[in-house]
Amino acid sequence: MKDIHKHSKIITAATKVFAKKGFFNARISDIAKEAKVADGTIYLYFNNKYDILISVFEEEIGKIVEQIKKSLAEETDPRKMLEIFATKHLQSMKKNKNLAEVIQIELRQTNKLIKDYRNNKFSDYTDLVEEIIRLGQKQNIYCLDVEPGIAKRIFFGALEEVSRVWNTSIDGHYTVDEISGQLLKIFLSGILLPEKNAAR
Amino acid sequence: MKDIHKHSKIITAATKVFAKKGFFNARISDIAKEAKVADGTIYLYFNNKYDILISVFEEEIGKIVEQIKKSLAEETDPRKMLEIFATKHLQSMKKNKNLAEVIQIELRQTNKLIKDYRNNKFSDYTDLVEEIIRLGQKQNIYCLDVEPGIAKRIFFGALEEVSRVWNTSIDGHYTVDEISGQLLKIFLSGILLPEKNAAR
DNA sequence: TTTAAATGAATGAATGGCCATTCAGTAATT
DNA sequence: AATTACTGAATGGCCATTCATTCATTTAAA
Repeated sequence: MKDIHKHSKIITAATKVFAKKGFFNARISDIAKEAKVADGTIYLYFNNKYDILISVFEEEIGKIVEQIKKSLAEETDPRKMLEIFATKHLQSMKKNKNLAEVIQIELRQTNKLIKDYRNNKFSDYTDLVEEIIRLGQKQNIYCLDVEPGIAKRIFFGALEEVSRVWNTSIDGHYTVDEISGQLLKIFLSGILLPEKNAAR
Repeated sequence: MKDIHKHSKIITAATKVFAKKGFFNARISDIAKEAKVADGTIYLYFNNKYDILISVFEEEIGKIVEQIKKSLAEETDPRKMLEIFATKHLQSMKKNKNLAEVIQIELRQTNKLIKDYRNNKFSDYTDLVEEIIRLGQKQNIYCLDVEPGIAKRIFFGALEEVSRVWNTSIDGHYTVDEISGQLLKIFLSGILLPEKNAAR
């Protein structure tokens, strides 16, 4: 029953409540009840409601980012790197659905509303994709007419949207490998039949 | 100065205020001020605050969807169809940045919070992509190993994320054609150099 | 044609409910 | 006994919504 223990209990509870009701509809008392502490206790660990949300981002996203960065560090083939990125990201999102929901729905809001809050860990994270693409271009594996800044958005936007199947869809039965396979297939080779490919 | 006029003035004002502050931070009085009407007037045209947001979705998104459907109706080549879809969508988002912001940030929230509200127009809209892909597969232009349901998400997720450059990015200087060109290039032919393509 | 009544739109101040935050008091730990 | 951690009821501010009143326009009567 020490500081850190209660802190992370509140973080977990908050993630769950934010995921379920959204930040603005979440009551401090909901979070307190979920974490099995008194309302006031929350204010011993956080300054205010926003601070809880920011902490969810900083701490929970941070874990994922670190883990993926570590996996990437061991690989040099840009094709494999994108595969690792996609697979690990999807795994994380499937494993922690509450966090996924909060990232997908609340992070954008917050980035907009709190202009002076930039989740740098998250930006760094998405920027990884851009770096991988530049690397692949240098190695003459990826086309030079691909703009890495746009391609990053395409890859990451696609990744986020497909990861939503587990939170929103009726047909959330896809596996991580199926989805990441489809994403990589399309991102790397496109959807045209090979013989049609010369056209572009 | 009749009914419909004031109704749409409020819709436009609300879109602007929601885009700027987000739904939950938007005050009815903000919207009233922006629309140059009294607070109470808003309740002559809408039942409550949520009703305003829902109306924004229904009416404004509806216009875009109709317009794009119309453009698509004149085309039969699935490659061209995706091009039209992407280009028109990006054009709309670039033209009406407030609406874009509201769609990208508030629509998901609302879909989650109001379980019994499904923006069917919007689902129909994204489903168009799925249909186009199936069509292309039937015509032997698109690979059969692409899962249309996932591919739809990939395409649409990418499209939404790239369209955000105009709202969020410092480098929002890209043109619609540049971005849609990159998206189609990647989605159709992938990012691998042609000679590497056999690998997959 | 003028004047008066009726209708309906618009207003904005007042209400009431909600909930983040506080803090005086209680319990646990040293 | 003193310090630290926790509690949860009470406070105060905010804001969606209401509604008594005003204003504008139309209709009817004189």
